[in-house]
Amino acid sequence: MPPMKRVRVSKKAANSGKDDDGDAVSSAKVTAGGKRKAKGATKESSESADPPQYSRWLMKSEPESRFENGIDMKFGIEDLKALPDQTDCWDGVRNYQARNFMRMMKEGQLAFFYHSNCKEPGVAGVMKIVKEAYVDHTQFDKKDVHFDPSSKPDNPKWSMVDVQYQRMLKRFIPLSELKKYHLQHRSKGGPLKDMALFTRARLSVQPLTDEEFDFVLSLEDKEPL
DNA sequence: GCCAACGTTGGC
DNA sequence: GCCAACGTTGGC
Repeated sequence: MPPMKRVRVSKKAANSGKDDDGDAVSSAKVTAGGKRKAKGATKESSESADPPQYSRWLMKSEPESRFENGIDMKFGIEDLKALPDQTDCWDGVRNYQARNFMRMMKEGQLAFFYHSNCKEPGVAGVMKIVKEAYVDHTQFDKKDVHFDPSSKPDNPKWSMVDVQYQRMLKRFIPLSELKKYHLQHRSKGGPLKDMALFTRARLSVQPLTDEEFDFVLSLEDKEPL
């Protein structure tokens, strides 16, 4: 096997796909109808839709070794913390919804670093978005696990952001615990009742409402459920 | 390692 | 554009 040249293991992500652009929130609903807008432009009020404004995120990566084409996919929060500047690009996302969420991220926003596909899945720490979406170069690299032959340099499909380690949570918050809260909140109401981690389980990059984010953070100071 | 959930592909 | 087959994610 190729002696791993690189250092960056690709973080997570998902599959592959197609389409070229897809905006996540294309749900531009048509709201009020008919206003006859005179001349031309008969678009359905594309911009009037309420673009959900998220400012908190959850991003998944695998903290344990797993080989794909001879390449180790391991990239846990400790790996991010160990890098120069504790910063890295979140490459390798190959799912349109996840990509679209990354494109909505703004510099300075916070994201949970979630450990997936491992012994103990859950939220490990917090990171900050330090560079907004730009072209993911790994899509053009034939040697990369996430190479996408269908993506052309003059019209790249995939984006990534840069993230910087902020801190570990005071205690690791396991998925099993979040799930208990989720179920509880779903029946009696509470901040985690619609958390994407459970309603959109396979999404590797997902938005959190402020309430969800704050609630998860508040668990740091509580006893494990 | 199993497998459910779900996204993607491709025939028609 | 439907939908069955297929592939991937990721918990358990």
